[in-house]
Amino acid sequence: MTTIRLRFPGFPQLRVSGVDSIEFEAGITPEEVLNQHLFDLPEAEVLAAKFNNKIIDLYVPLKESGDLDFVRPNTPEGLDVLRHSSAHLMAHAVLRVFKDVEFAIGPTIEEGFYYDFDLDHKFAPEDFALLEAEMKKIVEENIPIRRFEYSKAEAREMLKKQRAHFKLELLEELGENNVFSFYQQGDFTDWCRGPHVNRTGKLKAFKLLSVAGSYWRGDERREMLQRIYATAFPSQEEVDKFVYVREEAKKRDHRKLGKELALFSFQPEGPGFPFWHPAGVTLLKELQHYLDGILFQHDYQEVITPMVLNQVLWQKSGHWDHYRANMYFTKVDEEDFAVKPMNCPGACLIFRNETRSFRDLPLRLAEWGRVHRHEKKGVLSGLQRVRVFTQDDAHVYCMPEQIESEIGDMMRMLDEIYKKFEFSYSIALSTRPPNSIGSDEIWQHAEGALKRALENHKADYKINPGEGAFYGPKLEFHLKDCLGRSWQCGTIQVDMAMPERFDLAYVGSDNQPHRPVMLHRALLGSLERFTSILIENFGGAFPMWLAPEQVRVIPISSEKHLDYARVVYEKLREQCIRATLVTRSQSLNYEIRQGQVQKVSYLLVIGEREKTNNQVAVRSHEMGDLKAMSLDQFIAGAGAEIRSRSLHSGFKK
RNA sequence: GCCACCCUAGCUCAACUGGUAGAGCGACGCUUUCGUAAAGCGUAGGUUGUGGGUUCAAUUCCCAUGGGUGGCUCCA
Repeated sequence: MTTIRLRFPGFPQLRVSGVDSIEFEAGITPEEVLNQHLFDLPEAEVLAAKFNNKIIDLYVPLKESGDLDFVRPNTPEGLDVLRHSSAHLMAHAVLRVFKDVEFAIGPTIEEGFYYDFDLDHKFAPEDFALLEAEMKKIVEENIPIRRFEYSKAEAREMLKKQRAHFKLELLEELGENNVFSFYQQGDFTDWCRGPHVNRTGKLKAFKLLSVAGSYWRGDERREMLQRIYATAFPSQEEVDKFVYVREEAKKRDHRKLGKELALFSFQPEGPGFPFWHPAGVTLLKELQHYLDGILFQHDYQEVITPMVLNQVLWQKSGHWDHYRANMYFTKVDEEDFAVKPMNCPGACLIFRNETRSFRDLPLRLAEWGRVHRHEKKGVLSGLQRVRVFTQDDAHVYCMPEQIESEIGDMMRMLDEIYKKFEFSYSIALSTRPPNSIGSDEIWQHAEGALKRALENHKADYKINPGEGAFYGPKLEFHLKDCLGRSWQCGTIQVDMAMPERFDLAYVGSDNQPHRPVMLHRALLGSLERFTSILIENFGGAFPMWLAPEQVRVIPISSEKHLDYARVVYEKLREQCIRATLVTRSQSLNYEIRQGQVQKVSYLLVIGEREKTNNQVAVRSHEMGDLKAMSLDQFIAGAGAEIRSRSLHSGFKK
């Protein structure tokens, strides 16, 4: 009899009692080990095993010595196994309910899992209850799940028998020497890498969320499949909580709040073109003032370039060949013009307009650049994807040796701004796309510069291969919206192609012309998209410096106290505090509620006491009733809160 | 652009299997003059997104079209 020795790093108490490893018969499965009750861990609470740090199924025989651990539900690995198996469970239910279905892929994702199906029946949300009921039934049947491994030829036969032509396509792309594993639970068998739980009874809590179309292999020329998004957790309580959090998040949706707070609107007359209402414009302007200060400190100068420029320019810049599908065109005096989708060509014309010396570099030209891009109608989404938006754009012309320090400076600005709002962000490096301009050498150089800047900044990042702009690679800074969707906001791009196309040059210390490098950069990205994230993060209750209505003055009696209320109101306006005055007659409770619901930063209640003592009774949106204080005291505190651009009230409760 | 779904008053939503539209909030008017989350009464708002069709009859069924939502592709 061959034996193996297993160590259990997940159970330090064993070692405390002097046991380093335990001997077992070779071929024992993790499940059998568990059932020897060496640890206080029931098999029912284990989803999979971990052998030498590789997650495996519980019923896989162990043939050699090594480290054995167990995957429990409330761990990232456990959740992943649970959800992956739940995807199979859902597919199994679809097979039972709808019979004639072909399976594509069913991976886990950040918040759950999905499975792509090809079938004639069109899924409707009404089907969800049906499918969930079938899933529950399969769970109650507690069907064993088993893994089978085949050669490629055998696997091919299996898939042919299943008429799984999508999976067959994937199979043919793999080498002969791979292991082709199938997982079977009752009448459902799926080609899958695994691992999975060992029986369906371990899948306790799940919920189908939405149905969506998706192209096979993400290719718009291929078949459109039906995708069901769903989620699963170890317990029903966690599913309920997940659903609750999603419902709460929907209340913060910027499209809903934008309407409620009269920030902006969309009209059928201009799909994808936002209309900014007065309150929304206040938000935009405050953001711009804030950014202008930072730009000044970092030695940027501001330019404005025209909205419409002729076709010759766009041909020169490469947009005509690489971006035409997204552009709007017009004719002026029989000549073809385009509405700018980017600000860079205009900036290049400004650079080229004078002879530039190496002493002028880096030349940092900022522009609040309003750009129009023709987006496909299906992608439009509130302020997050629009057809006209304002970039806090800048183009920095510098010498090659200045690239890294310039990018470093940009990353510091970005940090400063995102921290100001307490946003956390993720970074991606997007590399050369298939359809691009410039030589290999230039691209390597540009990508290298971005990588070095990231490393200097000690930033975590992922690489998006082939996702760069047509003229250069880019860093993308992503923020998340209230529903967990990630949006690219800030971006930093290295461009060595555009300066060449525009034949840009500066005079070096050697009195010779040299080619500058051009850096494109936006910190907020687009004001529209950034504002949508702001709205959702603050749930519409903006910090005072951003709030469209900062103070509302409410006289208790519109007959007896309106005069003094008006004095208060006018003093606030003198200090450039955005105050309004309530002149109608409504109950105080009503006005307080309105003020809270409309998320006004401060409500000042004016009654008899305030009038006689030259005071105001202050209610903060954030903290509630702050009691009375002198008008001067309030003005001083409010002014300081606004000037410091604080996220929170400066008053003490 | 593709797949699915949705569209009723300014907003949020009702109206059983087709019988021809109703509430709350808001707005407006009158009464009330109030001490920290909704005072009372009344009035005006809709060719049910638009256009066609089926039917004695369409908000309801069918077709087309516009806009939106969730995704996919694409992107700040």
